[in-house]
Amino acid sequence: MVYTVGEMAKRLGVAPSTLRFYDKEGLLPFVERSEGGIRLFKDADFEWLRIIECLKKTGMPLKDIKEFIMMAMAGDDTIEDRLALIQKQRESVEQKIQELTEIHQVLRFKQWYYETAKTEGTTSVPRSMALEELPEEFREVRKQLRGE
Amino acid sequence: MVYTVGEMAKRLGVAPSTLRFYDKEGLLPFVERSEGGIRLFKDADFEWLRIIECLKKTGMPLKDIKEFIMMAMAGDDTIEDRLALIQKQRESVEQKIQELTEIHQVLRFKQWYYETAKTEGTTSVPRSMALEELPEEFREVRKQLRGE
DNA sequence: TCTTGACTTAAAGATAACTTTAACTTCTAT
DNA sequence: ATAGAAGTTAAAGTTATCTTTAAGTCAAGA
Repeated sequence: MVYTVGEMAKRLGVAPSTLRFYDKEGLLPFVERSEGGIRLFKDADFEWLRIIECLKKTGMPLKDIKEFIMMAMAGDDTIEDRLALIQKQRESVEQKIQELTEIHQVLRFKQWYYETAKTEGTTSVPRSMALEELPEEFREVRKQLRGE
Repeated sequence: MVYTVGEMAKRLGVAPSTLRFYDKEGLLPFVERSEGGIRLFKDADFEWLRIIECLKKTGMPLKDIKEFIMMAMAGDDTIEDRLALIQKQRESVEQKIQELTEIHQVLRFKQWYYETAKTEGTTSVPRSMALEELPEEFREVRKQLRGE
């Protein structure tokens, strides 16, 4: 089964211009062309595009993703480099999850803060509350926010 | 205790130009000035900047963060709106964590894939492996990547 | 064959979030 | 009083990731 750029874009949920842009940037060296110059995406290419999508979601810039694709095109000599890259990216994702988890706790604190403000009619109640008065799970968060 | 823009920037670990930019964009209406026009950051402002930093890390655009700051400046009439905004942002962070967790599993699969390729000397071994041959935890991932 | 919709490229435009530059002012220490 | 570090602004520049536009080409159906 082959797809045009529009069909593949729809399948991936992106704009056709995005795929053309990626191709221009050298991220899609595996895409073949018809006699007339039309891009012909194959099912195997779908998997490449999913990998690109995945790496992009880890926050990897396109030029680094391109490096990865180039290595894959180069063949089995680059297996160790690709492994190292994937490992590094996995660690980076673990860090991001860690950071988001901390941010989540700050937002939970702020939610409590505004819920309290709402029942009391004013933010000055939760704001001026003594450390021991607030739920224990939020004490550390408030200290961090206020700069120790 | 008051701080100049450079001192506060150092305390936060950002460039002074970033704080000036935020101020120009209207995110720092609480910052006062000296007679001569020098910004005077106070300890209470540090907390505001931490909140801005936190919202930024949730992926909120600066113009939305500005809206939040404006509401806070407007006083207790906006408590419910602020609560709603924080709740929405908390949900958004939960979604992001969820998504990153899925991406993490893809990277774990890819790591296994390249580790196997490394011991076998070629990617064709893990690539052409039957679904039942691969670790059960990665079967679903590979199906997703290949498009069912 | 002709029409029409989707394809092609190169180049310009959009957007967010800063950063840099240039010209000038303020503050602090001697 | 003055030097120099750090402050001020407006405006232009940067980077990343696309999107849009313009002018033209390809491919499939009537």
